[in-house]
Amino acid sequence: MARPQMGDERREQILAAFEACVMRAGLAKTTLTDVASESGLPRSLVRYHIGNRAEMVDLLIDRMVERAEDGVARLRPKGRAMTTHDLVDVLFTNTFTNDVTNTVVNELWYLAERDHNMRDRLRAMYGRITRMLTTQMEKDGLGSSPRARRDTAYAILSLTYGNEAFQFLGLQGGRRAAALAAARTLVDTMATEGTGTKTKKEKQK
Amino acid sequence: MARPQMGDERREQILAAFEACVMRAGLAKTTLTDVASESGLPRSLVRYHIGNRAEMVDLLIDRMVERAEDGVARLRPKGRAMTTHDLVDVLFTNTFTNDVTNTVVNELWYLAERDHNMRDRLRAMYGRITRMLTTQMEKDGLGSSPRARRDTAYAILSLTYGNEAFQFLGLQGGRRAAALAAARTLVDTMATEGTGTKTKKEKQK
DNA sequence: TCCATTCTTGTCATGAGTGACAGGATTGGA
DNA sequence: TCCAATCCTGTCACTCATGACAAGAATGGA
Repeated sequence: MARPQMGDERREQILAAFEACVMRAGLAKTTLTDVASESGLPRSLVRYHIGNRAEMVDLLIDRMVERAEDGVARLRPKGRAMTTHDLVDVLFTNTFTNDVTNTVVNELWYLAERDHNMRDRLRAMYGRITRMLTTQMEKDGLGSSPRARRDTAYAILSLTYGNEAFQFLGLQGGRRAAALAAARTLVDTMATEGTGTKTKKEKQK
Repeated sequence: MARPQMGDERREQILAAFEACVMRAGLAKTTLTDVASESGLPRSLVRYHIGNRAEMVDLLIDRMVERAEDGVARLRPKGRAMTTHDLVDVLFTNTFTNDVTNTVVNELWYLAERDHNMRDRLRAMYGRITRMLTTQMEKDGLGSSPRARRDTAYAILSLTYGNEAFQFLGLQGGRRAAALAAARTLVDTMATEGTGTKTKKEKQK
């Protein structure tokens, strides 16, 4: 053919700039012009490589989701055999700890408010974490039934998410340790109770 | 003077329209023109009564916060004397249950991402709920220390918030009961352990 | 009746963001 | 050397949201 293809590099460069803009001003307020000047490229070149704004946003979202899922997948390897407690620890200390990913996932949640598709993607992502938890619990012989395990996993995940939100708010300094301790309590409770489903079942008002 | 003042009613009318628009499209995407046509008023009239866009947004935020705080304050009266369990129940079933308030508080959280002031306001709001919880716990003789109570209250609040988020996502159907049960477990655990601070203290890595 | 105050309408200029496109530059291969 | 694919630049028209303002209508009191 002819001239070597710069497309991929350029797209990468542009997406990186886009991300930086989103970090600074949020997705909704980031314009093509912003991205252009952030990346040092003329706007028309951005348009040439990335398409229109909607396409650019789509590309960024793919990138965001991919990165978030990578973060989740990377939970597994930890050298030695893993216990449920380990997994919970990792969930609290590593998962939602990166500022960039956090900001970005926040944008995703915001989009999900009015976008079914985004909602599905988030649901899939958190569903995967839940499954990771229940699998580990079962491996450790915790919980009297799949349902009990799912319930606890759900509670732990809620705890993680809420904690991260409040952590960001800076509520009462650092209370991450408190949330982590609570999560462990939940795991331990599940370990000691025989048929823990009873209380939950009779509660179904 | 002269002509009777319509200002307050008009402002109310406009703010209601604004809110409706925000529910539909989000705060960032709602324009003065949108609000005008939603309220049936000409745009110039909206501007006359409400000022510029920034002022309109400020007014709406005041309204949002006020409403959310009202919701919190209304937790107290429940007829008979209240227990910690009652309070937790109410937190899960009433507080974050209204769609409008929810959407609106979500917008607030989104703003908080890049607005210190909004962050402060949210922190104050959730701080108030935390205090409500710890006070009730103390009244019920729960927990070995103020710190233990604060920790548990923080965990419960995180649980509530995370649960609400996932509830919205529709993760695995309704798991609210599971989160509620977990919150109760946390309260009960606090009730049975003597000096429950030990585990948390030695955990401070 | 007159008037000051308040409300209401319509219109304009401005700026930002976007999509589209014509035409030029670069580069590897035929 | 020529060609075709790819990359790059600059510019234009269009839409939309905003802020500003001039001019008119309503209304209760002096």
